[in-house]
Amino acid sequence: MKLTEAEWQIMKALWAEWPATARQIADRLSGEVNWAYTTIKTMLTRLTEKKALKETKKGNVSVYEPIISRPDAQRNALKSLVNQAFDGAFGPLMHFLLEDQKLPENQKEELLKVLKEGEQTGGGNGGV
Amino acid sequence: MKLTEAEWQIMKALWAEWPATARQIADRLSGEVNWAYTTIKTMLTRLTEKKALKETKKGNVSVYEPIISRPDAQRNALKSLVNQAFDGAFGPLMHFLLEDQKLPENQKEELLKVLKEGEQTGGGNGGV
DNA sequence: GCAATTCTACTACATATGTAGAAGCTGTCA
DNA sequence: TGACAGCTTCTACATATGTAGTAGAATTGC
Repeated sequence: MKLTEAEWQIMKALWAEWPATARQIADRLSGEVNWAYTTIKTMLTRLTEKKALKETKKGNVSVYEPIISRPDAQRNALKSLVNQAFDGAFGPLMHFLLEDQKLPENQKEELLKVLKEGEQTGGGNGGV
Repeated sequence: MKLTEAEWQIMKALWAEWPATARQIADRLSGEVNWAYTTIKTMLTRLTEKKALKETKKGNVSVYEPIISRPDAQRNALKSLVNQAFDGAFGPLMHFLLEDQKLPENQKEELLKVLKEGEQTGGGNGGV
């Protein structure tokens, strides 16, 4: 499952709160994009075909809910990026992030915290 | 500058060693993809139009060299991902990587090392 | 009961992307 | 001095993506 840029917008609006109608989604997006209502409907239809979300009729109105969760979508996107640009290795990506992106101090600290937590919990919820 | 999946393949082959001819690039890619030579030529032409690489004639043969560096391309790709999927914040991405992707211990250690180095050098080479 | 509103379903169209064939130019080896 | 091989440029075509109009069904406000 590969979401396009426009599809991410839609999905984010849906993840924010669901189930939601096309109208609700359009309203949520109205501050960010300038799409016609039918454009949004088209995207919703395509996302339904792609099994990224589920459409249910309430009377004659469709309500939508995500099938893939946001973390799953993030995982997929990240995995694609890592494979494509970083030869599949997380290490170099991290390196890159840390060396190159010049994290603000507070984020470094947060990161250290997370790293230490990780040592105890061994956390995570696994696969895609 | 946004590279597509196929374009990444081409660019990676070029970054590996350049300048290079279409033939050389095709040879390098022959183990990974199964594209016709003309497909590769097409991609090279498009990448030239996109200013991702530069084409120079040596006699009647074109040699190519990258205009954008691999780290720049990585930066761009990462930035896009972060904006799209992680609301522009590196912190959550890190969190996600660390908590969710279950890094092997050795990578965590490496990461810690990088973090500590960063504290002294304040390293990095700045933005795109 | 009818007009205005709101949905949905269908259709459309431009640009991007993946993929490659055809035709023509040129160098080279017999 | 050709015939072949390799290279280039053009053209083509399917599918994906972004974006939206139109027509007809349903809903609602009087």
